[in-house]
Amino acid sequence: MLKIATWNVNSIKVRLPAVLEWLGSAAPDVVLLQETKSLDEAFPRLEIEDCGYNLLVHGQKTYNGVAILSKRPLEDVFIGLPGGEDDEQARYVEATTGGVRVASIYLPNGNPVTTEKFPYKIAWMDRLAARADVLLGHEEPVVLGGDYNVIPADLDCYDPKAWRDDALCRNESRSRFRTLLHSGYVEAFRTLHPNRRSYTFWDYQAGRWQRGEGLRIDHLLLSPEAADRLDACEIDSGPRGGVKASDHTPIWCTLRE
DNA sequence: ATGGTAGGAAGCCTA
Repeated sequence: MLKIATWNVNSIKVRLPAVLEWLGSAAPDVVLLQETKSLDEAFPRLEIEDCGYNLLVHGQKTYNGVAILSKRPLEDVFIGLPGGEDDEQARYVEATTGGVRVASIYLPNGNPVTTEKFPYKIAWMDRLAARADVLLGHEEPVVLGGDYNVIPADLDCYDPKAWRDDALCRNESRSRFRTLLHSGYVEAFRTLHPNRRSYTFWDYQAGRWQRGEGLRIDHLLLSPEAADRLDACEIDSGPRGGVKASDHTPIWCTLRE
């Protein structure tokens, strides 16, 4: 079995103790990280390598930043999402490991929707769909995991009415998320748990974690060849309740070998 | 309740 997880850690520097603890207890084979907020030369490589992981990092100063951790070798590295030649934001990295093509995705938030941030998000989603189509053409197992900053349906939100016009809920965002599904990708969690209300993110503000008021915005999208092998998919809310917690918690799936 | 909290940067921006 191959266990693949994704986790928006909101600063790898601050979150390193929590990440190391979770690597030890959950023992994932592959981990996709987002919002590492670290220059590559400042990334705490040695501590993670000491846990038995190979490492691929793509970061920048202050914002964004993605990484892939794997117990297997990382091959055919691909950095950055095509189609944005002047795009400086570190939000996409891709590699092959354990026979699976994996991508760590930090999709733009897009708020406020009245600013240039929203069209940037939508254009980024169109670029992602184009790349996802290319990967489908290879007819290999692909897992596109990360913080999609999209609430796919009202079931995935504690208060859909309050969030209706937010960039995470807007139809422009949801329809493009569905485009990925229509093209052939399978969303692992909702496929295995059609009616379950679970979240991957709880805002630091207003006591959302304590109130159980969250959003499901971190997703694992599987190509048909990966979906054939899908065994399980669960959200591990444990890390969200820990000390110095990220506002996101890990979600993982297992693929049969 | 148009605030609230967290992180990184540097004296605000992003989420």
